Amino acid sequence: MSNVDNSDTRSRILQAAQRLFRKRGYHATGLSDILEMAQAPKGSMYHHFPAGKEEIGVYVIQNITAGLLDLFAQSRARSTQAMVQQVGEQLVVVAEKTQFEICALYSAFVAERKTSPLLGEAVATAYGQMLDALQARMVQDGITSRVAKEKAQMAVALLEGGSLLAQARQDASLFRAAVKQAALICRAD
Amino acid sequence: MSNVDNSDTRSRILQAAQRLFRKRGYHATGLSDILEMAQAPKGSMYHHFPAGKEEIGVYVIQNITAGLLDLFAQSRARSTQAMVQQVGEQLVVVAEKTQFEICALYSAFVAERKTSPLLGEAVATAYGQMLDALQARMVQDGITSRVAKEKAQMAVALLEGGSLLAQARQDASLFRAAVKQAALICRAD
DNA sequence: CACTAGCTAGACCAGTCGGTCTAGAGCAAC
DNA sequence: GTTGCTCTAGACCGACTGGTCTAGCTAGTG
Repeated sequence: MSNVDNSDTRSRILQAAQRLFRKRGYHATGLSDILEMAQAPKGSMYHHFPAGKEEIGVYVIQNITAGLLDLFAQSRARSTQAMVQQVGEQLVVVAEKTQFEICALYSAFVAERKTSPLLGEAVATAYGQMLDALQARMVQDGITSRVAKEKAQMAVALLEGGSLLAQARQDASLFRAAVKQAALICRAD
Repeated sequence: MSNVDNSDTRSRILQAAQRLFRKRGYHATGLSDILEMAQAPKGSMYHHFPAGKEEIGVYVIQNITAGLLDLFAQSRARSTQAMVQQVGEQLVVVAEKTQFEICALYSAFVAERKTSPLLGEAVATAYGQMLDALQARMVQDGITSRVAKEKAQMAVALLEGGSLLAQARQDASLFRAAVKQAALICRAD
């Protein structure tokens, strides 16, 4: 077709944006910050993302979701509880390694709903996918659909909040405890 | 001493900033937005808040905390569980009324830690005060200090996350369920 | 070779950002 | 009166924002 590194620049930009958005927030991150980290000029960015920053934001949100759903899918855990515990622990380790640069889920984008309908839609969809995935897994454990839905909601809320709290107080144990509690909520009882 | 409405402008600015910060986020809110809502000129703002936007942010965070601690203090509930349920329900009602303009706690400011040490410090302190207050109340219920601390952390995480999730999906029932679950966690068992 | 398409490169733009500065209104003390 | 302090008022500033545009490099194709 064309160039060697066809989508290399594109993915570098996406990766940089993902890190920076989650670290500082969407609005606090300038295009120049992203381009500097990605070592790319502005022209490339607007070639790959004609709709600009907003489009990058949407792709970042979708990327985060895809990554999490992948972790779920790859897990060989026998129960939802074990799966949440296992995947959660991976997130905790990443959070520790990056000195809490990273929010667990989508907190960095929730407020943008008021500024950008596109981002708001993307975040709502992303949460929905997470909730559905957890619910479906719990139904496999024999939990009724209704109860599974409630449990999924509480688990996601706990993970998001725990990650935020840990980030604010620079204390990984807060996130780890939230993971454990979220897993506990997901057990069949 | 001097003028009639000594601190009126000041409190108008604080109130406007509080609403806008929680609605759109700290960085997404411009000084001009705040001043327009507060009906105040820039000169007044920099008279009352010489250190500018950052100072306003700190005061807003402290103001949110003071409000929540007040709600706790005013509650006549017999147990921490009942108290959390009661205060939480008030927050849910506010969230519904304002169409989720408002995050429950401090999520709008957590990311600013990377940008501003002052705001980061203020947020960490604010969470700390909330945790301490809940923990102390639970100790009154006869829960051991260590367990109370853990429970407080989970409750706060759940409230923050539930509020965020509800905001993102425009569904108050998510927040309400989180409140119930948080209250449940706080019961003596 | 010429031609085309994909992509890079960055100058450039209008608009907005947070912040500074000076002028003066309003009131109290003398 | 006049002086002095608090506070209002908004013009103004340099820096930076996201976004546009044109030029050119590179590689694949005939």
